[in-house]
Amino acid sequence: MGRLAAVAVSSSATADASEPASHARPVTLADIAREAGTSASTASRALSGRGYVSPVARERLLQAAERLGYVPNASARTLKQKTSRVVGVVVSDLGNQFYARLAAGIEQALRESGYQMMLLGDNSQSEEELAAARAFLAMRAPGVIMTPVGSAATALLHRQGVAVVEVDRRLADVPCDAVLTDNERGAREATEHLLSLGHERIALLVVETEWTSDVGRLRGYRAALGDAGLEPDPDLVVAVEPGASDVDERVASLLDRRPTAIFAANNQLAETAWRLIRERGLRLPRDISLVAFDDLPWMEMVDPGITAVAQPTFELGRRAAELLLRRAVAPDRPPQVEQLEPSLVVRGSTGAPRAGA
Amino acid sequence: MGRLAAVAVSSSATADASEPASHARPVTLADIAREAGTSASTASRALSGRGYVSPVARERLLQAAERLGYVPNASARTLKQKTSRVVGVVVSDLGNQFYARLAAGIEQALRESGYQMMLLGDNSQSEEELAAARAFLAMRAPGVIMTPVGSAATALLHRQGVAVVEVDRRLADVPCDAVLTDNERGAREATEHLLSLGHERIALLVVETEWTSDVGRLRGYRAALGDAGLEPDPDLVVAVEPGASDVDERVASLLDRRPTAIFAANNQLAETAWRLIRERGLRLPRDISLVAFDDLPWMEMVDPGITAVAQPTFELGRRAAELLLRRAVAPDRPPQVEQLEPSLVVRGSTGAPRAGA
DNA sequence: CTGTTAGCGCTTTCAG
DNA sequence: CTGAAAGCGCTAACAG
Repeated sequence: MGRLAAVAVSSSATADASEPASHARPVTLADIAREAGTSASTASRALSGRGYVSPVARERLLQAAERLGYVPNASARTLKQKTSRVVGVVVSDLGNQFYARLAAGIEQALRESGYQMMLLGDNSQSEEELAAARAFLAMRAPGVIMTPVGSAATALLHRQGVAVVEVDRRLADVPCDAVLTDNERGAREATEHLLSLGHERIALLVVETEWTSDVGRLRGYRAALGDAGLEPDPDLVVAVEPGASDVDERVASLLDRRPTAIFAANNQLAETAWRLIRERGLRLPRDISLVAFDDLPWMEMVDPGITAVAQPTFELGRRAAELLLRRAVAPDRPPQVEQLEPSLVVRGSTGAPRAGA
Repeated sequence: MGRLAAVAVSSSATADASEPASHARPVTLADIAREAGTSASTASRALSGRGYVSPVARERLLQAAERLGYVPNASARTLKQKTSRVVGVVVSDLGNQFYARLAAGIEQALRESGYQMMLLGDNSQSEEELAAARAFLAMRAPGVIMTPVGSAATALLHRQGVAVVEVDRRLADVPCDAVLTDNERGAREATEHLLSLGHERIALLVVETEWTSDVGRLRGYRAALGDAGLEPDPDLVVAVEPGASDVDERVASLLDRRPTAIFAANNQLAETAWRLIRERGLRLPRDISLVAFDDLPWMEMVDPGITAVAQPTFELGRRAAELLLRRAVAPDRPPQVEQLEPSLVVRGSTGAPRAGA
């Protein structure tokens, strides 16, 4: 970013006609009950809409609440009811647009049902993921949705009776709902696309993990090669650790091995590959072809565009939220795994291998 | 003791993983107090670290807590203390990388001080912003950071005594802290850059608003033109409403007016302009130059790269959080506005106007 | 150093 | 239909 010369412009605001109604004790149910001449219980019933209240009392109460600017104390309610309306969501990387979109989908579905989302990032660190789980436990979240990184967090939540839905990856060793992309099929289609163009030296860039997303993508890649009668070349498969710092070197050395095409199993790896390809002055798709798993806006903006396996990301989020909400109603239903279908978007980054290659 | 704990932990780890230790009433302070043979108050002191506790009692308590897997009930604590550790953050668009990065900066600073962030998006809708404010009020957030859209939310929060910090834009009509980019200067530099290349028909794409960010950018643009002895041409200034649906048409008709350069005052408008320029087959910078306010990853990836005014986005977030935390300590300090300096990143999208233009 | 006591604000029986 | 009463789990005086 820029060099930042901070300038403190201390502006003492003018005489505040807008004094914080300071120290004004927040309005409580008791206040509005008194104001309306009823008891707190009746006020509670009127405002929550549960239980009988005479129309006239209700009206009076609602008006009093409005007049005094009543804001219910969520902590008190949660304490009493032993559950809140805030669903926890933890994703691997808040800065990655894939997760942002996922969260947006979750948020929308949740909001429609009167829930809120609390979003936390864990930087793909199972330590941080666990901390997030604890935070959600502490606030008595009715459920948690996550892109899992380790199994401890899910296990903890599950043990405490909190419903968990895994999105994008299936990982927990306890039974829980999940919604996934059909990774194997997506990877298979991507690889077949490359094969059909005539490629044989197809490299795979994947995350070294037991996450089903990457396992599935690896499997799809292998399956496609196998079907084509090709033996996967171990030298052309690069598995990087999550959060590794040597990704650039690994990819660079992969490039040295001269594959004619690269299948990058996630948007981050695709970006790395793309950058290195550009830095080396290689031309897409003449010198090398590139396919990404997960379609992001930039892939359509660069020239040539990047061929990508598009996931229904927003929908993935929506489904996860819906699954969670449904589970709240039926805690004993057997765990359910939904799989959504990806689709291959062909752009300019893939073409036939060079004749001389 | 250490051994004992280890045993307990491992046994709980091997406990039937698939069985939610179901309906297991969550462990409370009273439970661990009983377990350690003390009172709840002592347990509270031991675990919170506030107040005197004999070393031996503390040790016993800590172990009991560990052994039972104690997770403090945040609602109870918040109810009692009348304030939580969760800071509210509301941004205009969760999907926009600018806000994502801002949030990341806030999150980091907050976390370092033991606070958590609750992130909400308002889609630039002051209605939604107000709802978010109410939610934060309900959860007794100790403070709220926002990219303001209307003034009602801030006013409400302020009235209830909740500290507010505005980021990216200064808007409230009540005194509150803010941290901003020096928009006028950034816009001025961008415009001067264009002028120095020889442009005279420089268009401005801006959001029709009273947000200081856009007001400042407009002012910087005008100032630069003025200094160059040019009269701003109203036909070349397009002000779109936030969330308007006719942005494309407006920009298209701007293009028809044949400016030799466009200064887009935010990343979204820059993207729109860029797309339309591309669709028309215009070439950057030969046919037209483009500068964006706010540098985003894609601007470096496309060809040619987009010249942009880079903001210290992450730092903006950090500062906002720090300001908020500082205010918690000194509620009566006069409101403070910090301004960070942007920097112009020159790339290929800007060049001299076509000779014949 | 520790326990007792008293709520925080809300919801929920349970009698009127 | 309504109110009284009893906590939810935690912490902050305040005496021991």
